[in-house]
Amino acid sequence: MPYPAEHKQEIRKRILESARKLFNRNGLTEISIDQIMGDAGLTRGAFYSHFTNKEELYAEAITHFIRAESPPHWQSAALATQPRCQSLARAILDAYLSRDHLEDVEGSCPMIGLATDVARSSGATKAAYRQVLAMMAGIFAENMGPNALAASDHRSDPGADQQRALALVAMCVGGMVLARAIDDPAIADDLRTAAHPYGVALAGWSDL
Amino acid sequence: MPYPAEHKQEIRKRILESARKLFNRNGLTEISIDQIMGDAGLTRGAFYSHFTNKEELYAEAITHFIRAESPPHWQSAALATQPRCQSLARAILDAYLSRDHLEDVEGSCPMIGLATDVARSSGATKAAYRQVLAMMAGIFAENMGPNALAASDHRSDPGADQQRALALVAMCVGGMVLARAIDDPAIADDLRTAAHPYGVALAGWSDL
DNA sequence: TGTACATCAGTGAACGCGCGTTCACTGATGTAC
DNA sequence: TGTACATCAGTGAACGCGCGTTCACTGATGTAC
Repeated sequence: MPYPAEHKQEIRKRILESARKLFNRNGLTEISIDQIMGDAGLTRGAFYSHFTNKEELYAEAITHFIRAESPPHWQSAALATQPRCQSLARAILDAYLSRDHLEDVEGSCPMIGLATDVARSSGATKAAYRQVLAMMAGIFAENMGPNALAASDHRSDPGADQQRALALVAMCVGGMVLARAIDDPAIADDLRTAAHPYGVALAGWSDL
Repeated sequence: MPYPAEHKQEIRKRILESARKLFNRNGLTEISIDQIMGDAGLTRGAFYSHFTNKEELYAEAITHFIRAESPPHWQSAALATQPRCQSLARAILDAYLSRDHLEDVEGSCPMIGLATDVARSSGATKAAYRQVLAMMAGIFAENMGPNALAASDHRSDPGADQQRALALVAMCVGGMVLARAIDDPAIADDLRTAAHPYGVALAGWSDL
C-alpha cells in the first residue's frame, strides 16, 4: 500500500468540507469542481478518484454538516451555556435565529442556503436534506413544552408534537432564508428577531 | 412608426411571463435566455432589444408576479370565496399554504422558488424580492387579530403587528420552501398543514 | 387606391468563455529483498 | 541499511457542450405620395 489508509479518507473529508462551505455560499450549481478542489488545495482531476460525479458530492456535502466534528461558531456559543437536555432545544432555537448564524453564511445550516437548489435536485440530495430536517425537527419534538393551542392541558400526543416541531422549523428556516434574501438590514433583523418569541411561544417554552 | 406602440409592450410582457414561469421552476441561473425566448415564441437575438442583459430580467420577472392581471389558480379560488377585507388576509394565508399552491410550481409565489437565488444576487433583484415580501407582510399586518402573546388585551401598536406579520410570512414561506425540498409527500404535507393552524393562531384569527 | 420607402422587431451565425468529465502521465509513497 | 519496484493519488491538457452576448442581415409593418 503506497499511501496510508487514512490518507484517502482525510483528503475526502477536506474536499467535503470545502464543498459544504462553497455550496452554502454559492449554491450547488453555481460553484465548479475546479473551485472546490482549489479550495481543498488540489486540482480538478483528483476529484474523480474520490467521487463518481458532481451530483454525488451534493448529498455528501449536506450530510457532512451533521457529521462534522467541530460545530460552527454560531452553534458552540449557545450550546456551551445550555448543557442540559430540556434547554438544549431552546439553545438551538436561540442559536439558529442569532445574528451570528445569519452572518456565518459558509458555516450555517445547509437548509437555509440550499433550500431551493435541493428542491430542483433529485434522489440522494433530497434524502440528505430530509435527514437534516428530521434531525432538527426531532430535537424540537422531543423537548416540546405545553401546547397553548391544544384544548386540554395534559401532555399532547407525539404526532401533534412532531407537527408543532415542523411548524417551528418552518418559521426558523423561513425567517433565515428570507433574512438572507432581503438587503435591508432592518427588515432582515426584524425577520430574525420576530420569529424568535413566537417560536418560543409555539414550542411552549414560556419566555415571559 | 412601422409597428404599433403596444406591440413592443406586448412582446415584452410575453417574455416576462415566460421568464417568471421558468425562473420559478428552475431558478434564475439554471434557465437560459434561449429557453425563455423559445417559450415566448421568439429567438435569442430578440431578447436584447427588450432588456439590456439577463440580470435586468431577474428583477422585472419577480415584480411581474405582483403586477400580473390574472392571478394564478391557487389564489383565485380562495380569494373568490372571501371578498371582504378582514378575511382577505385569512384567505391569502389559506391559499398560500394550500396543496394547489405547493403543486403549482410555475405559478407560485416567487419568494418560495427564488429565495436562495435572490440571496446570492444583487441590487435590483433583491429590491424586487423585498417588494413582494413587503406586499404580503403589509396585508397581514393590516389585518392582524388580537395578539395572544401581548400582556395587555387592547390593540397593540402597528410596529408589533408588523413584526408579527413578518413571523407569519416566515412560517408560510419557510413551510412551503421546505415542503418543496422534501421528497417524502407525507412530511411535505405535514409542513404545509402544521404551519396553518399556528399561523392562524399567531395572527389572532381564532380558528376554533 | 396603389406603390415605393423608411423603420425597426426579430433572426441566426458567430464570438469567447467556463463548465463537467476523461485520460495519459507523473511522482510520492510503503514494501520487498 | 540501502536500493529497486509496484502502487495509485494527484496533475493538467484536452474533449464536447451550452452559456451570455454581439451583429450583419431579413422582412413585416405603417406612412408618404
